[in-house]
Amino acid sequence: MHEGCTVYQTTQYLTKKWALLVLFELYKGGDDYTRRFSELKESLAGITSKVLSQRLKELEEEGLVGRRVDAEHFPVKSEYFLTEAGLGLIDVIKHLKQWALTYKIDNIDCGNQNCKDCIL
Amino acid sequence: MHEGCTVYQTTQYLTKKWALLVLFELYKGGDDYTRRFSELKESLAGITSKVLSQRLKELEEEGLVGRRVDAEHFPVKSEYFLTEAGLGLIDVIKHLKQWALTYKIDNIDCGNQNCKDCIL
DNA sequence: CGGTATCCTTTCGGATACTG
DNA sequence: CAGTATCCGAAAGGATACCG
Repeated sequence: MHEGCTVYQTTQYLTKKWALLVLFELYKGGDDYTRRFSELKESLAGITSKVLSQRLKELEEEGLVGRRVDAEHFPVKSEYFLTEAGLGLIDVIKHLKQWALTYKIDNIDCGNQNCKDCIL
Repeated sequence: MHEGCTVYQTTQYLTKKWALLVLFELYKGGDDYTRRFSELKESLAGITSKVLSQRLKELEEEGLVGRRVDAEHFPVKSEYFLTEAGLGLIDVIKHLKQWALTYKIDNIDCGNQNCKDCIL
């Protein structure tokens, strides 16, 4: 087993609380996979600013999420979006969904392979 | 997003410390994907009995790992092995490895798609 | 051999308050 | 609006000892 393997590291920050949900919330963000901080916070019922901020920072450092800030005006406007790598990871999780549909009979299948709501 | 979704739950116990390593150690266990408790403990340098025992119990409850016990003789002999579902999950993680090879340039690729050592 | 029990440290995340 | 700072409780994991 190689030291510091990327896959293992990936699983470590992806499985922190809210991380996957944040990713999927961006995925649901329309054609550009973009959401604002406040939108994410509203959609993810129960998440605190602190944790949302932490997760976004981690995901950004890992290259899964990008960030655009408009500091020209007030209030500041900042947008988060899925990068190509982040989008690629969504595909991996779709494989995981297929696995779950095969071996975990209690899983709910909405019938739509690309459903963005029940991919998780 | 469906409540209690299996994929999300899966990520929660798979990302506990040592869980993936235990799974891959079994995967490396030969044609029958079987290892004994003490073998696992030796291979996973640094893991404690307590944690190994916990992880195995969780993975067994989730149906990824099976267990055979021979309590007839002393000392007791117990074997753990990958179930079909567990093996299916290995495939999912191979997809994750491909993702990492594409987007994480610092990942080490030994060149063998099915390499059991550096899949992680 | 294959674990369990206990204690202890560290980490994580929730609550709340505050700021440019 | 988009965060940061501080404090606190819960949970996870490591160290060590013990048992059938």
